[in-house]
Amino acid sequence: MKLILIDDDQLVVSALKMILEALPDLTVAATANDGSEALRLYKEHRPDVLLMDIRMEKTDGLEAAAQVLSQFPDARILLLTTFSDDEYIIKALRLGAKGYLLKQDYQNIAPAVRAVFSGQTVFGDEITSRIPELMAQAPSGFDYEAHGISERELEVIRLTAEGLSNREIASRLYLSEGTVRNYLSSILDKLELRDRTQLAVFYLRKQGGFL
Amino acid sequence: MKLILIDDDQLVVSALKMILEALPDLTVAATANDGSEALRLYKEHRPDVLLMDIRMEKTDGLEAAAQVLSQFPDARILLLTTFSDDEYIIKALRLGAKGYLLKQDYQNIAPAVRAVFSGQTVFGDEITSRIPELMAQAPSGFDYEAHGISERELEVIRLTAEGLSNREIASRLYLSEGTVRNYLSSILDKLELRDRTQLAVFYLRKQGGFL
DNA sequence: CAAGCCTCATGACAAATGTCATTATCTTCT
DNA sequence: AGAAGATAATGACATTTGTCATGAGGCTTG
Repeated sequence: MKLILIDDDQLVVSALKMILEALPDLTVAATANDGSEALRLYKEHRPDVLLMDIRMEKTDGLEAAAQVLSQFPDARILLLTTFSDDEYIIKALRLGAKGYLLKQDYQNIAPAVRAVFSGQTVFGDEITSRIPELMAQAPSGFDYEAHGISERELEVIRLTAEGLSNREIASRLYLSEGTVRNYLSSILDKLELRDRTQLAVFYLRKQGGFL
Repeated sequence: MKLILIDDDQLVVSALKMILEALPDLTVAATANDGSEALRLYKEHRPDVLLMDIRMEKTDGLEAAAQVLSQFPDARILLLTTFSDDEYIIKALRLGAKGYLLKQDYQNIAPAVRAVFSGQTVFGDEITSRIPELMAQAPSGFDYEAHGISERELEVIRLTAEGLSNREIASRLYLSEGTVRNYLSSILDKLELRDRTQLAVFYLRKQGGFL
């Protein structure tokens, strides 16, 4: 079973490599110290499992995982973390990472690698158990009212983030198209954005991208 | 502890009411048979916990929950389901529902209500355990190549979803602005979308809203 | 080699978008 | 009563965006 290891900390890489290569069925094909290497190495080695730290200096594990998955949707990626970084858990899940576990559990890493290889998804119990709270807290987070956004303006934002045109928004809210343009303009000004697309992106990111 | 019960099926409502009112500390303040009643009843009775079926004829439990939560963000809502409706689980989580469990577990309903009341979040084991797969299946899933989207086009999509203008995309990819416009036009045609904002929304929804 | 893609480019054009100035009504708070 | 703010509208304007026609060069595959 061919692996790639990526971790900021060369010590961790070495330690993991030693632990994993002690097992006859596991081979570490390559290692790196930053997520920016991930895609290149993946392309080159086509590993069975990619083991990667989630927090890294330049390109973090999530972004690297996104890059790899965009080209290899079936990539089996197991993300490691020192201590459960709440913010990352959900993103890792959504991304389609096949596993997420604590580095501390070093005795569990090899079994987890095998499980992921065989198609299973591995999320430590400490992690799955807190998903509900994390999910519930994540989506909110931006206080539009605090930024001087009025109720009506918020409606315009929501519809913009649905991909509607000014004309369509106007007709939905029974306004003139010009008025909608004015609202948009004022919103963009208040949120320091430049156009409706940036607004949609902004809103979806804050909201968590759904509904 | 004051409750409101909402379920499509009057039989279920009656049964639950009987079970719950048998307990001295629980009172069913009101019941209804459709989610459209939820907000009105909530306003009127201010229950400690709102128990609601997730699948209902007119207005489903999710939409009703969203309505209630938008006005009462601290509402404790426990959603019920007959059999784990995969698609609903994630939405319920994101919405901030405090609980989600199977009706079959009728012996667990009362304890769950008490747990939710005391501030806990209650998601049945069968549910939490499958969250990873659900999360992973939802976000990815769109095959751009199958829709005739080329590699270069995908890059344009990604940058568009960052909120960049044509000019900015052009400069990032070392292309002329016109070329970017052409790519955009072809992409919109292939994905049957109308403008860059719809494209950004589409992409973020498929990808899970980050990066 | 020819057909078919992907890449990249131009120019022209219509439509949508965002900005600005200005006006008006209504409510709320002081 | 007056100030402030939200709501709604208009017209004018420059810019951006999306479409279309057209063409060139490159790579791959039958």
